[in-house]
Amino acid sequence: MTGRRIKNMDEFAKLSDISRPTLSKYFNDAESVRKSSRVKIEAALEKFDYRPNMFAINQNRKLTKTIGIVVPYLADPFFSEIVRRIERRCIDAGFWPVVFSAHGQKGLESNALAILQSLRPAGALIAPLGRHSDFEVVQQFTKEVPTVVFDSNVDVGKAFVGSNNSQSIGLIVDYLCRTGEPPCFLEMPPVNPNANKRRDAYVQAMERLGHDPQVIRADGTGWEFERIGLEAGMRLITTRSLPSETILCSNDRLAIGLLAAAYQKGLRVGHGPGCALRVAGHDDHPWSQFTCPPLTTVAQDFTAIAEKSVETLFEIIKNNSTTVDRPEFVFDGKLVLRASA
Amino acid sequence: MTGRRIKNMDEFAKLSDISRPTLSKYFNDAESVRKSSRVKIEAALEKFDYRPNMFAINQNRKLTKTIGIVVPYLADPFFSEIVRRIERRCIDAGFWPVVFSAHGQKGLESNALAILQSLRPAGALIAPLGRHSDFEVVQQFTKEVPTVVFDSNVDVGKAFVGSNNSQSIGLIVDYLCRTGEPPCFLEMPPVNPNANKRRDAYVQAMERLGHDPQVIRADGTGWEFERIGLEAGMRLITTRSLPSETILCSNDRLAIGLLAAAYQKGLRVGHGPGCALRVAGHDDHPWSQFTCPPLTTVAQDFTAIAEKSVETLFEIIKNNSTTVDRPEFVFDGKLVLRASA
DNA sequence: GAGAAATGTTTACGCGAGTAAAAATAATAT
DNA sequence: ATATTATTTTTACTCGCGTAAACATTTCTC
Repeated sequence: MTGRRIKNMDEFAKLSDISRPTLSKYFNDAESVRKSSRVKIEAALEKFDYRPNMFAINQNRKLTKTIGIVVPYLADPFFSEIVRRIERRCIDAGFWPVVFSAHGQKGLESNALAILQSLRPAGALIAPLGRHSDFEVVQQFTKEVPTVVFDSNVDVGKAFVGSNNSQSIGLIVDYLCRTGEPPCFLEMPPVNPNANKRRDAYVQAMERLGHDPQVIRADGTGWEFERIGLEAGMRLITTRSLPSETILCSNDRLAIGLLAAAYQKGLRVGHGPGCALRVAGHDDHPWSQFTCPPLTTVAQDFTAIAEKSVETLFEIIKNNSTTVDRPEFVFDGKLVLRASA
Repeated sequence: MTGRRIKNMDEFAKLSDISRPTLSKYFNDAESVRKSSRVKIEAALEKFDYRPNMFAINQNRKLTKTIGIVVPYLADPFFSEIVRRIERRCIDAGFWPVVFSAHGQKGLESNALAILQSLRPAGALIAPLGRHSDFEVVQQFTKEVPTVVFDSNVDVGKAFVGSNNSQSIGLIVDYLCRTGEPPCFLEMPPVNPNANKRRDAYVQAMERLGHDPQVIRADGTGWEFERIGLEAGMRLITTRSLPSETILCSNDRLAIGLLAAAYQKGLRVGHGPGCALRVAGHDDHPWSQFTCPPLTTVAQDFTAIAEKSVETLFEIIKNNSTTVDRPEFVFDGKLVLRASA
């Protein structure tokens, strides 16, 4: 390609010998122009390296090709993995994903939504902070922008996609009860609806199986779950106040902290003989296979959640609605048996 | 505020009784208008909730307020943490950070740079993939956009900010040699310049101390360092081919994998009596304090790297250059002693 | 090969703001 | 109060592209 930089579409139109409106159509949807034009345009693109100005494009299009993705905490591997998948799908569909992280803070979430809104996105995929969201702001946003809510089922938006907490918790509670002492439940701080849903699911599952539910609340705030788990673990082990030698944590990050506490206290974790504790998690975080011992957990179906979210959003964008009123899609978890329980 | 949505600045100008050019100035820099105007505008903003259209703004401004951030792998906690800090600083300075992740793939990196360039950013902060980058593309990008390179010192851009690998590796090698058997070095796949720099630093440090350097190459490709570390560890332990009972890993994620391998093989890791291995890492990843045992490592100064990068970029944007020709700022690491070595 | 259907070109206007220049007004100094 | 300076208002043009309408050309169908 030549060094020559092309300023705008008019210039490129002259050089490629194609009219500007046709070029405009091409860039909007390459299939919408005749094949002979397409090859001409693509040949010219090879030669001149022009790309349309994003801002000018989006200023005029009634529907932008921008898709906003807002997550509460991008440093959480759960979200970085799910975002990765979502981004991929958006790009493949010719959209332009823009990612925002609230970094666990209400103010930043509101800010992200405001910036996002000024981008006039075609739609948005958001996992709200939950309890710490500025509900008004989120609701206002979803009124203006077609939105699919995922992971954290706050009652806004046009659809929800997430995990079937009651199924997945039921699954692991059942497993733990079959193979040893019924578990107590180490609950994360209730940052979002999942926290309560999982606890309730635990209680129900235990009662269904005729056991006494034992919920321990790990105190602490924010999203540093490993630290919270570690501190709770140290405290519980030191004061010998664990109601069961089997502990189900409401997420893997908490479990990772708990495993660290057990290790530091010299307690062997696992399901074999000679083990003092069994620890299980929930989510199957990318790191859970590398813990010591590897963590038994319930896998959330990242891929399914990501794909269904994107698919649903595309449908909403296309038809300007879903067939049902705010459908909720939840995916079952799968038991992942490793050494920890 | 009233429900009424304001379409554009003209409309807002009428409602707030301030001329449009003055409003334009205000949104560009609130301090640039007279105080009396400012309070009037801000009162109107309270009342009407208007925000300028991002696309229209950026179309004409010679310098956008957009800052591009490109990292090789956002799911790596090192990058998510550093990005978090960079974003914060940009927002505080009135810029709009846009984050892209290459997800470890050359094609996606090139794509991200292309999209970013079409955003006409005021500047960019990029951590190139390194060996897997399309060097041509990256170089071309940095010619058009004022760029600070961080973490991975690929020879492009107007400045580099990163860690002083030779100091930090020297530090930990020294510590390990003082306190036990001199370490061998478990090297990560050479995805970027840091890989080789750290290995060379290790060799130098060992030679300086009069020991025989022993480098083990963990094979594997991509960014799944934990898995690579785990597999290398299993192999090395099973075949008893570890040249030293002390192992320095070229990063923490590799070390996390190695710790998992040691655990699974029943080898006790730590610096106390009764331990079969000592393991140390490099970076002080957010997870390193929760490993079993907690990981001894060298902390990279995330905050300093993030701040210096941003600061340098702002200087470049402002003066259109730095005082020196492509300065390189490197920060010393700090020894973090935990239980693993 | 004629007529219909599909696609392309020409022309012209709009989007929402940045920005420059001249005129008008306000704030400050003398 | 007058002169001086700092802002603001008015007016008008620009940016790069979407898009609509009228017309011209190509491609397809029988």
